[in-house]
Amino acid sequence: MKSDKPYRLTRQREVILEEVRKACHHPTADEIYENVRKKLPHISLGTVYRNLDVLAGFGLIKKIEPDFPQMRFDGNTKEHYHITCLHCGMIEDAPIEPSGNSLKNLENALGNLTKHGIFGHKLEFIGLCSKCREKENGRFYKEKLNECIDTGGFK
Amino acid sequence: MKSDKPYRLTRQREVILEEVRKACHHPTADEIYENVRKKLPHISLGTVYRNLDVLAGFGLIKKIEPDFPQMRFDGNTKEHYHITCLHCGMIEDAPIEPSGNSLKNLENALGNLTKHGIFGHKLEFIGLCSKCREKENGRFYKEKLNECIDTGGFK
DNA sequence: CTTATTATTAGGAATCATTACTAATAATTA
DNA sequence: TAATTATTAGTAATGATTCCTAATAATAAG
Repeated sequence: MKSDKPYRLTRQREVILEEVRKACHHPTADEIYENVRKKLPHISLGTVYRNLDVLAGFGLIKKIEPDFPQMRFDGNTKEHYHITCLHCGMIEDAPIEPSGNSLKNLENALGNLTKHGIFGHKLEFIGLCSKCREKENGRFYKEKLNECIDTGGFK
Repeated sequence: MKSDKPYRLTRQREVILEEVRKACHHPTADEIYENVRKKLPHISLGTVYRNLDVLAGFGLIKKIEPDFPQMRFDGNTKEHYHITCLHCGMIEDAPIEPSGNSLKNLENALGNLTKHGIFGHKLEFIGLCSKCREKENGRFYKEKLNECIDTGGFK
């Protein structure tokens, strides 16, 4: 992002990175803001947003754009997939090895078939977390189902 | 969504559906609005949004939430994957058969491993379209790379 | 066909996440 | 220690989407 400009390690930047890394639930900018405020009460939300961008630009954290209108962030920069709860928006890591499947082959195939320069893929599993499952007992499930895209085959 | 309420076929609803189905480039709500206005000059943007929701609820179209802050819509409701251009946001269909891979097995595996009710997945290929590729010749490529999540292995 | 019912509309206001702006601050450099 | 300038706090602006309300029009009932 700004890999060529000088970079200063500020207390704010430090604490934000720490906070994203510590959180294991893929927090929103808002949640990060609230947590960081406990240590730096005068930090502004804009600073949080700006630094999340900067940190992502340096590859120290990752942005997640789930099927929800709010961005989330991930302190775990290793390759892994997510499971999104369609009801509450909660994101969990999928306990599956990315290297175990053949998606890289698909990438190569696509690179040859299209004129795109393909350099990655994003795989998101869609479902209901256990909590929402209990609450909803199937109603929401059916209603939301139709809206989803790219869900390669419902059960 | 509102599958139990009565449903009226209005001219607006009709034209919007037609327009989404006709478009093969996964248009935004805004683009759909502009196109529909050629036939119904007095339609309001709110009506477009509401009907896109309703139509998606009935499974007549699909919503796409790409790695961009603007929603897109798809008149093709058959299972298929997309390629997103990280620079201009354009979305194209991936010329790959969803049934040809083992992702459903992964879904089943995850359903057993977690307490989630998993009923689908979303697979998005990330890259640069040919146009943006020419313009950027690698610069943007490297800058944006770090921000991406779930890209199972860069080349 | 006419009237009654009510889902839907147009238009505009409100919301919500995110970004942009600016003077003041503080991390680095000289 | 002073000079430079990236970064900050605070706030205003933006942009996509949703909400609200009286008016309209699609269906149902008589």
